[in-house]
Amino acid sequence: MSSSEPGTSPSAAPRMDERTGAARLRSLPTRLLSLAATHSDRLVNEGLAAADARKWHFAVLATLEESGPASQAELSRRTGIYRSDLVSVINELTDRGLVERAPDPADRRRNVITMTERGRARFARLDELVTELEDEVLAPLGPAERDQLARLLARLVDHHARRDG
Amino acid sequence: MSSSEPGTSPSAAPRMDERTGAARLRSLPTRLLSLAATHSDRLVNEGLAAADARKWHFAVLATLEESGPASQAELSRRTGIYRSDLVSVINELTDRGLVERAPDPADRRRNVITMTERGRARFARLDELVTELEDEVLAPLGPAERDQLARLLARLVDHHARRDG
DNA sequence: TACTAACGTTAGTTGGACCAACGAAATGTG
DNA sequence: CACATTTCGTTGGTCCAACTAACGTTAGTA
Repeated sequence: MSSSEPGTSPSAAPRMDERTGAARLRSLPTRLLSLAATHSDRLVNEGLAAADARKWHFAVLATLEESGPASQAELSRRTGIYRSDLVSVINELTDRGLVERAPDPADRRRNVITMTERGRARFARLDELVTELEDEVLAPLGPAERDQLARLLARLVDHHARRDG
Repeated sequence: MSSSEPGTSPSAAPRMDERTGAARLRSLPTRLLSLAATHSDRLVNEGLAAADARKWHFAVLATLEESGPASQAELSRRTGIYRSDLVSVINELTDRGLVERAPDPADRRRNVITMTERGRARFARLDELVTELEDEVLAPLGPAERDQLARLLARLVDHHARRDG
């Protein structure tokens, strides 16, 4: 695949894996990944904060919207939020009247988290907001490129999620 | 591939921007970006830590290797490290005998940071290590896909770097 | 019964990104 | 020249996300 022979390429710019020094630094995928994520996170966090929300709020509401009521442990698994951090997230959501936390009669270790009507409406609004923020982050890319990026990233995430559980 | 026209594709999966609930959550580019960066950062940090190094060490050495001696302020600009954080990074590098910090006679506000012979050798080793780590992070992708990913990310970083300086 | 595992919770650590403000030194402006 | 502004290295913080440890409670299991 992709001629491993150097010198056969007539391109003006050096191949990425042949760069050295700071030029290599600037094109290092892991570095670009970090930088892009930093910018993206900032934009998303600021956007959500302006609407009195956080990333995790959206993640939890989205999961409840799709799968219905769930225990905190289950929400933790599906969203990737640590169960210790999830406590305060659920607190914030209940404070805003978006979800309800009730003990599970069938298993008294568990709490059942249920989305309220207000929570559903809220999620719809956040969903739109997130769409706008995604658009802002991905502004320089066309639709096909956005799909491609998402697919490549999903492959990476998938691969590494399997390895460390 | 990449027919930018919707509806022409016979794919079974829904288009990414038409998903709802948790399925959308799982395919959100900003989320994938965060997750991928988290995994990548962890791998790289652990790998470098095992060699008594850190990301910033590599960044500084790479910059010095390419452009020669520089002031801390200049290194800060080129690597993106905050100038306040750079202080301890330079300390760590001098402690290991990889760079030298000397006052600049031409501008007595500045320090001139110069790479030592040992620093050059060290950089060569770190360079190889980073190559291995990159390979581990990008394991699930082929060479062409890696290039594509790097290019897409570079476009994002470029775009957002201009906006906030 | 006793042991093990899961659950929610509290309290903590670690590390990265970032800001404020300082004295010293340089540069610009009148 | 004098004065204001800017730059530089440095100190000492803040804030937040990711992560860990441990505890009491409850459920399954041998």
